[in-house]
Amino acid sequence: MSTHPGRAASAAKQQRGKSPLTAETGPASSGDSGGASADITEHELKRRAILEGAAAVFARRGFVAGTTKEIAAEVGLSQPAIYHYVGSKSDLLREIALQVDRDLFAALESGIARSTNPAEQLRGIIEEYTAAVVRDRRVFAVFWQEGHSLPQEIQDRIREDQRDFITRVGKIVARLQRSKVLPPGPVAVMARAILSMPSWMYHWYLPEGQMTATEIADVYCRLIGLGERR
Amino acid sequence: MSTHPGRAASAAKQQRGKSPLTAETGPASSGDSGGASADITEHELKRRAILEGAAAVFARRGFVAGTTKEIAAEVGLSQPAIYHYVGSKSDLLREIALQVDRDLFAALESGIARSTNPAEQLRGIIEEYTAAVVRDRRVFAVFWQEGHSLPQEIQDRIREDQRDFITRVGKIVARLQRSKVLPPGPVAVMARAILSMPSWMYHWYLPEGQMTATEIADVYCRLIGLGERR
DNA sequence: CCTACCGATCGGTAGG
DNA sequence: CCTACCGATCGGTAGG
Repeated sequence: MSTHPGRAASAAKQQRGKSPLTAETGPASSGDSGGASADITEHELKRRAILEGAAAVFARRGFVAGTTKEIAAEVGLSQPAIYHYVGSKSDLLREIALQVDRDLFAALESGIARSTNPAEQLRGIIEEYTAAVVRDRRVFAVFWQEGHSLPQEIQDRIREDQRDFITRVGKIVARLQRSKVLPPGPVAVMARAILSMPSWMYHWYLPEGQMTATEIADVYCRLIGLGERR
Repeated sequence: MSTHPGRAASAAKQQRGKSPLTAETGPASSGDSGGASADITEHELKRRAILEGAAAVFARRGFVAGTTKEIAAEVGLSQPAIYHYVGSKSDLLREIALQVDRDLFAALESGIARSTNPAEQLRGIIEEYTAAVVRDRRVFAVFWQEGHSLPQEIQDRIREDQRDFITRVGKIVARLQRSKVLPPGPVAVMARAILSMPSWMYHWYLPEGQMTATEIADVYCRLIGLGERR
């Protein structure tokens, strides 16, 4: 059923408050290593900068309209030069999407791990998820907007992971319904409704905003009757 | 401040439960028809069919990747033929976006008009908005996903209209806070949180779904403590 | 990591 | 409303 527990767990450990693209990209850095410099870190750093630049360009203009030339300019390279660091334009999107996918599960696991009390778990998930979106708004925007430009295989995998995500949140929702903290209703719809609040933020949140992620998450929690409401 | 009351009001009258792009869906598949007909309706019907096809293609592949050839195929025309009905590919997106913009305000006005009681007004907005998204899922998807492909002028106008939308819902939220139906907190964030539930639906709602728009909207309302909850 | 450049795609027009 | 086709853009490679 679930293909990601391993991925999610390791992601949760690796990235504590870091951008999903600057953490650890995995054993992908092997392969070419053509130049004289034997320092793999140098190459890997540039690679991450390119991924960041790609996220910025794709967020601004979309995957198809965003050109490799723009991405290269974002990091001070010529357009053909980025092919020394990544295999193709499509790879850039794929890596961004898979990193967000892992980051979502990291938020889920981390939120659940806070407590055994379902109300505190749901609050934890909402807070961690909100923090993740605030931290990497552009990357999440690319993830949610450019899905149809991904290879079908990756689309399928992400879709399946999303289902798992909803299922797991749904189980917590069901417990909260039994204890009358949440009203009755189909758990899948209710889980999606709750998660849509942080998800939707990439449409409106601005980094210059005055509120912190925690404060915003608290509004979401009170709205659904979690915590010391009224 | 608000540039749309007129547009919204007329849109509310025109479309009662119909797709914003096809006020008339009748015998659109009329085949060819000889060139003799001087009937402007014939031309307009084809034009609407092209807009529907464009929405389908853009929803599936995005604005830039979706080609005019695909759109033409969707309605059984050759690629150059669609330029007899629309000025440019960009026009297709512009018309789709402006129609959704109007439809959003129609839902707002229609929901508010249901009552003078703010709780009923908010429920009305949620129900109308949910119904609109369910009715035209693909068109809303294009609206929210392909915004960056719109001409800057249109982007600005939509952004302003969105602000108005939030402001108006925020006023109802504020009244509900005063009467303790909703918890305290920044009205703009709370309004966005509430609206994100129907907005987000274009990511997950499937037309084969078992629930009606009204039932889903009811889940949203109960979740935020509206109605006969508990 | 750069300059040159190829191959393919695609929006839009010509001209009937 | 079609066949042909132009002009421009862009991803990726060659070859240093």
